[in-house]
Amino acid sequence: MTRVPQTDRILNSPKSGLEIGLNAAILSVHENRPQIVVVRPKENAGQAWDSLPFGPFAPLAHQTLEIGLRSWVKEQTGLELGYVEQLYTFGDRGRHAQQSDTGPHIVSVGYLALTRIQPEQSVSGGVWHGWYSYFPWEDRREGKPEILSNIIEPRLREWAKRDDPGGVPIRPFERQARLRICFGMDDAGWDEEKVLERYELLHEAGLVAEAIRDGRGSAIPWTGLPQLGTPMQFDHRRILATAMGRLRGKIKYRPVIFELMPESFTLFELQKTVEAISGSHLHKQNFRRLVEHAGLVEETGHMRTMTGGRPAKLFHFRPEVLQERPAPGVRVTVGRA
Amino acid sequence: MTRVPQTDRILNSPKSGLEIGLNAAILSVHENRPQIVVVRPKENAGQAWDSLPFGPFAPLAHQTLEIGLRSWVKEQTGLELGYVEQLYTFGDRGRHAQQSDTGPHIVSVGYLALTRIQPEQSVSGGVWHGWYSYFPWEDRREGKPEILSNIIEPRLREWAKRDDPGGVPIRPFERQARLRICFGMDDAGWDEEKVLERYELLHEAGLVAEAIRDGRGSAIPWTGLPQLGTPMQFDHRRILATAMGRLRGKIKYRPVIFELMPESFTLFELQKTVEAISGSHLHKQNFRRLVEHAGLVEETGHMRTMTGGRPAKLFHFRPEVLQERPAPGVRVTVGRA
DNA sequence: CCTATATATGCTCAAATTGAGCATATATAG
DNA sequence: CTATATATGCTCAATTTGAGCATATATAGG
Repeated sequence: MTRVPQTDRILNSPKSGLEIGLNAAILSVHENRPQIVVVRPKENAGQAWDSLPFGPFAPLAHQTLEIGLRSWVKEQTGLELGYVEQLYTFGDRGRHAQQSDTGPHIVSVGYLALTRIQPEQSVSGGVWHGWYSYFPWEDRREGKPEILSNIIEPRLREWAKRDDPGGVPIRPFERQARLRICFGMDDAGWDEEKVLERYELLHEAGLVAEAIRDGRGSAIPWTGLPQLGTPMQFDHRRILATAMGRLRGKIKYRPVIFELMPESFTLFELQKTVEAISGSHLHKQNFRRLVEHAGLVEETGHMRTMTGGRPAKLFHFRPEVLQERPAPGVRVTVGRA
Repeated sequence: MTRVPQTDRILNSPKSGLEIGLNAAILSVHENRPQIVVVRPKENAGQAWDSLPFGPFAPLAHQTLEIGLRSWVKEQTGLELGYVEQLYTFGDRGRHAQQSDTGPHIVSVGYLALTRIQPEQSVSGGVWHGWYSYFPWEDRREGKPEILSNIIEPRLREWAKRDDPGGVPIRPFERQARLRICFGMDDAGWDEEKVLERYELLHEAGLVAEAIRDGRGSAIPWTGLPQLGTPMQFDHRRILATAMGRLRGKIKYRPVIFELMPESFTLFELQKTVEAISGSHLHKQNFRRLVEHAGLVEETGHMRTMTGGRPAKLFHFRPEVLQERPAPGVRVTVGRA
């Protein structure tokens, strides 16, 4: 198989009318930081934004969509994916500014993949990059991030108040309600699963770089706006937001968190991983009670020393739980309203 | 716009390589029976199975996938859809027995649509049909259906025990575990959301008619097997199963149930609708407590007489709840393990 | 050795939620 | 007037959740 330069491959393909792009958000957690695999553009490329590993679906070569995805990822990054889950199929025309109206129409299917990180195993063609650098407002482990209070919230209030210049008048109450729901403003409470809703609202308000690229964000000419998170190629930041939202929800009722853990681990390590994903802080004792009581884990009989304190028991995932309960997951309740 | 005969349209399209089919599971509840819109095949058609309304995505005509779906549904059934949600994108080669290897490859995107039934408004080109006739094992409102105890379970046990003739040896414990998880056998508890998992297991065991069509179900030559639910064209029963599973889950944390209710309704009518969807029986007093306490509804001030008993207060949905709670839904706990 | 400081782990307790059912109210049908 | 629906208010025990106290056992540094 030959390596196909991804971006050019799609953009320059013949005007066949329809093409299905397969996109992978490959997630891992390393030292309490969620990481994803991104493909960095070549130095001389015009648009210097990161993208997710992706490639077109080839019906003749790929038995299923998922197989196609795995083969692209293997080819582009060398990674053999384990857990893979389909997220959503995006098909909006005009989402890609780079996509001309005469070129092929691209429908993109997003996938979430989970893998244990192999810090040594080089990811050929891609690099691991911190998830929260794309969504800095999503990490509340150290409390509410300043970027929210200082930059995002004031501008969103402005956006909710002001009519679009030259556009149809907006309905302020509707927008205010959306701010409450998505960003928990006016003490409405933060729902950590609404990652996509928040990103799309920021896009609509013209606060992320992709909005300007897509010709949307010119309604209010923001001045002095710093970059809100690292932008990505195409709609890849949207796919990534979908992935994170889905994962944050899924760990609550499916034991997918263990796809990200080593064979054995301490309960605190497990907690730190859940916190990294959900972007919030959990009550330690209650977390242990929950996980142990739910029968999700089992002691290995060994201990981990060098924890910086009293040595901790090591645990491993107890797969039998899948047959015992209908919704086995880390049913953590992270500060809801 | 001209009506396009659906099936032929897709099967006879030029070998363009790739086509995206948009499929709609349009759901409603009428007199405590969940109904969906199906398109009945013409009398002289070879394969006389029902299908969902569907049509190919036309990038030039349709701005988005969802718009394409709406326009197909409007054209084929005359219905203007309200609530629409994407379900899943299916792309397995060989799922369609009718699909030759040289024809276009069809990737199908399934959608769930909810609508209040209009018994009078004729659905041109389609008919409303009871959902449970496709999945008779899913309705547990009158207790566990006989088809499960008498027909499905014994054959699944057989399937779990026996090696496929001429195939690789199976692992009985793995299959037994799946029976526990999917069908709640051996007192494992019924999870009403696993509609798709159950259908796919039945398909794998060769117990549904589509399995024979797809060339899968010949592992065990079942004798005296009655038809298990009405079969459907292509993978449409699978899409329908996905729709029902998604809806059964979603009503618990989003107020989508009100998409199926008239403007005002009694709490018992609401309960009956939830029961129709989830296929189970609920505790009346607790249901009322839940719905009222969650602030999902509000009294209209009017009463409904002719209920066959004491007149009931009428309620309507209280949309403000969307701004108050992160997960407003009918958080019913239907007999879990 | 002693102390400060981590983390680990057991346990308590009040508040909230859930599951089940009793009791009473008010219609309609005969 | 009675049987029989459905409607609706209320109780009570069991369970789950949220928050925190208390103790155990490491390491680091004097």
